[in-house]
Amino acid sequence: MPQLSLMLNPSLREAAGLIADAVAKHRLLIVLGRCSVRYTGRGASRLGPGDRLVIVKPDGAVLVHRPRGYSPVNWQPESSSITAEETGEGLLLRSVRGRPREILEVLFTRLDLVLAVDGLEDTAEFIEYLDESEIRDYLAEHPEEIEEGLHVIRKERPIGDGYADIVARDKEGNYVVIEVKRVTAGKDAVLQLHRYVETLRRENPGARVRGILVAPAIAKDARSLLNSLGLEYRQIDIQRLYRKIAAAQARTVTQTRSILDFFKKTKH
Amino acid sequence: MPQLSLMLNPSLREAAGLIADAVAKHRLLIVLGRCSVRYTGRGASRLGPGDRLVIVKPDGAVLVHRPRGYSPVNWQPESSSITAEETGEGLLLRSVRGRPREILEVLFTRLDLVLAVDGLEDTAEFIEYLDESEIRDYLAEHPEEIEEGLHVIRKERPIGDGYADIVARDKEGNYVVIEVKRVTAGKDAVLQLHRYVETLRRENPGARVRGILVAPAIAKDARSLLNSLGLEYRQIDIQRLYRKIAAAQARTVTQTRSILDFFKKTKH
DNA sequence: ATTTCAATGTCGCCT
DNA sequence: AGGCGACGTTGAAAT
Repeated sequence: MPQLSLMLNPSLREAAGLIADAVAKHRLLIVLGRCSVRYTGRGASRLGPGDRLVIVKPDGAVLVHRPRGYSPVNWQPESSSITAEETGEGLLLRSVRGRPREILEVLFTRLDLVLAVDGLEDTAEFIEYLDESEIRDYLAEHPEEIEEGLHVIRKERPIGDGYADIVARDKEGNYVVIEVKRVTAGKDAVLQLHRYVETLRRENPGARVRGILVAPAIAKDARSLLNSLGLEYRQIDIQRLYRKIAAAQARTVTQTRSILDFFKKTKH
Repeated sequence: MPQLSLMLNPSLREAAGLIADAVAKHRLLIVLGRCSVRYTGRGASRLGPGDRLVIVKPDGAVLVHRPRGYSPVNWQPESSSITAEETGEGLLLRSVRGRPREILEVLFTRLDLVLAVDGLEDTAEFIEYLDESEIRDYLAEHPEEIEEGLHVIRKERPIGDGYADIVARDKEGNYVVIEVKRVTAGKDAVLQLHRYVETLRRENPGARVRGILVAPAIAKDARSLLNSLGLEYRQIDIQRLYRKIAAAQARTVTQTRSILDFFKKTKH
């Protein structure tokens, strides 16, 4: 059970000790109050006074959240070293990151709530499904989903200084480079595929090398770029594919992360 | 001044009302407790029981933070619709996003702290410096930073299906395409520049077209790729450039966002 | 609404 | 530590 140290509407002076102690002892620190923020490092920013929620995690990550929006207005990643001290202008929380050198400063002028938490336990494994590697692996096992007669040579093949998702040969013996996307493909994906095709052509003079972009959709301009580069596009239905992947994994009983289990309609 | 409604170590039943009320009335809600998380939408994930910090913002953004790390383990962007209700298994916080259709569910089994906050005021403007457009604009005004004798024709020129940062002529009348990066340049940047150069060559048969990549650093493989494509690289010192930009803006008194002011050694 | 590109992107994997 | 590509990328600007 977590242990909480809580202060409501404390003065800056009253809370200074708790805040400094919390960051020094790597507790989770939550502060709600009025503050200004200043950041400098890879970029730089300033934010005038306002009511914000500031979180300092045990690993040194710092988040400054405004009342709206998904993303923090300012932040510091884990392993930044943090200090807190009272100054003439307010209570200054200062986070310094080594490499790259970055400094985040939060100056509090009013505190509504200060909370320090100890003894948090969170060891559960985070399980993600439906990422690109799952599609890629399934398509490598079932290349007929892309085209009849494909024979996979290998997947994640180093080509030049990148990796082609799948390299295969078609029924006529031509090389086929396959690039898989789980979201709408843009020009980036087309150029990536083009690069791999060109490299394979250089490595195999005389051989015909095809390039197939596999994605649920393709942007209009990306489509014309793809055409002009002589590449091909195969649309796939991600949802349909996932049902197949789930079924395939269900047959592999030893699978640790059973996707079928996830799709069960259990109430949590 | 914000108004706080706070409960410490409440039972699920005790807190259900406050939580449901807070999300319904678009208060800022902060919950610390033990929970499981389930997400499905573009992707899918599951997370078993653990102690976490859950934040629901007035605009419907939801964040689930584990004790470590900068990024939330699960989240929902603003404008998701949120409900909370007690079930047989625990207190279920449910957030639904419309397009794309995504559902985030947090099932609490123990509550350490529940806090609802009203009346937050945060109207300050967030001011950012040092983004790429500032460098590009400055270099377009001061091309001598790249090379003596450059004459800028235009910036952000549409080329093919992208935009060249700067197009200029050198003192010998050759076209020069300039690609600016504020971080280490990779292969992408090299290929992007190469495509613009190629396009300009096609548009101007017979003309010599140079390509210069301007960045604080370049990746090793990107460098050899650049060389093999006959392109050029100019290193720039971002920090030094920013001091110049600041000085230039200082002379423009009407500038709203004075970067010089930011660099002043004021204590916040 | 779609597409494109930058981002203090972050994160994980691999060399 | 550097390079590379995916990400539930997010976010903003332009079309």
